[in-house]
Amino acid sequence: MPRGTTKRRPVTVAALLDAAMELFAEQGFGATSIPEICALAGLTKGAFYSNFASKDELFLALLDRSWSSRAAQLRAWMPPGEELAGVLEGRAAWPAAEPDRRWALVSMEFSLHAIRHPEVAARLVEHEGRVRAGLAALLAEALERAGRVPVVPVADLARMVVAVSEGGDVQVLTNSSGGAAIRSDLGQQAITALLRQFSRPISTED
Amino acid sequence: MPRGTTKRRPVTVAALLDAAMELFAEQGFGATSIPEICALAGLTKGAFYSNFASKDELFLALLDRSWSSRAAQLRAWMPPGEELAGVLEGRAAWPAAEPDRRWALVSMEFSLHAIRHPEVAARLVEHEGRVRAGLAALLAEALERAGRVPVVPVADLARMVVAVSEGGDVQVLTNSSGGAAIRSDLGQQAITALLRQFSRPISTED
DNA sequence: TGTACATCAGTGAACGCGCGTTCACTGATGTAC
DNA sequence: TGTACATCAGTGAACGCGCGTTCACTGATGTAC
Repeated sequence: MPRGTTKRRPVTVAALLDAAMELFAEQGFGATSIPEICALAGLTKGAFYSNFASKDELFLALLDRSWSSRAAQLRAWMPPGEELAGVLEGRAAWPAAEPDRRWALVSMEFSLHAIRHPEVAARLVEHEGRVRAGLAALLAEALERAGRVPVVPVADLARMVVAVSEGGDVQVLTNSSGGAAIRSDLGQQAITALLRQFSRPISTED
Repeated sequence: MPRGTTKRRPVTVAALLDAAMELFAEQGFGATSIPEICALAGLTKGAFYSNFASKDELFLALLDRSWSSRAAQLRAWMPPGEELAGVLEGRAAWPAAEPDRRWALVSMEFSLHAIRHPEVAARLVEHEGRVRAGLAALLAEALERAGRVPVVPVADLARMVVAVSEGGDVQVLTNSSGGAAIRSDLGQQAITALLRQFSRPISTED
């Protein structure tokens, strides 16, 4: 009873996900048709239905794949401990990071999708929870190495940082799209201010 | 040569805009078809084409209408001067404000649209500029009445406040959609922290 | 105010097209010996 | 390693449907006198 999975399948799936990523980013989830995805992937519509039951399912698969690589990005985005100390004391700036246009678009698109579809939202909430937990740990560790201690739960701090970060990305992307120059370090200044405001030097009473 | 505009037209337009607002919020711009809008408005497709050249044009008209009423909302959202002083000194909390789900959805939808279509983005950038200018004025005035003076341009402060606010709304909406309870005052705490961090009491050297 | 007429705004039928979905099929992949 | 066979993954034609758009039309709105 041979049940061997062929090696074509993962190649096909990857091609479909790549194409979908591109199209969802450039024209949106709702405005993208299944035939378009297949055409860009160089496959027929049958290949799509052989792998996914619907466009929604493809969307979820795409996010699962993308989410896997987010933890690494997050870690890269945080300045190392000593550097963070300098940032918090105003001696240095948060290292700049251009928002990843394509990911930002797809991710906003999925937030909207989740707000509209509660059954899907649960998955997003769970994922965001994990991301925030990771960020919270990084923040806690970074603050400690900077010789500070948080005065609110780091989970709350993580929420605020994510909010600033995402809200800031939207501004950067709309503005650069609209032709205006924008000081992209504002988000970093805001994050620095939040970390400073919601932590205190550990030395004073420890 | 009678060129009288009939009174039916504005009624029809309003019905179409109302229907579009509803549908764009609930299913997204790209996923909403023109016939759907017309059906919800109780009109035929011809009525649509008699008033708009395309779905994009309708979208712009819808935003123009919605934007008109945003200034008032903004003013209502800012606490009056004396109250703000209390907030900044930690004696009171920023008055709570539930995000307007429908507006938040349509507005995110339009940000995405603008990021993808630079020619449309210019209009959004201009509008956001006006909103931020208004907010900056409110912040300047409020800080002054709270006996404080900003240490960065109020325009930058306004940008940060908008970023926190919008990023926070996304979290509140996705989380409430996903069933999780969320402390919706986090955004307000963050804003308070930013205002405190980026201003100082006026008394010390003035 | 009332009637006759001109213009306008929305109707509804029509069109061609691309959508989502199904399915009999074929060539590629993997297994047995 | 080589051949025979079974299964699987993607093909491509087919379908009915709703889309976007056009247009001759009619009844509602507004004007002239």
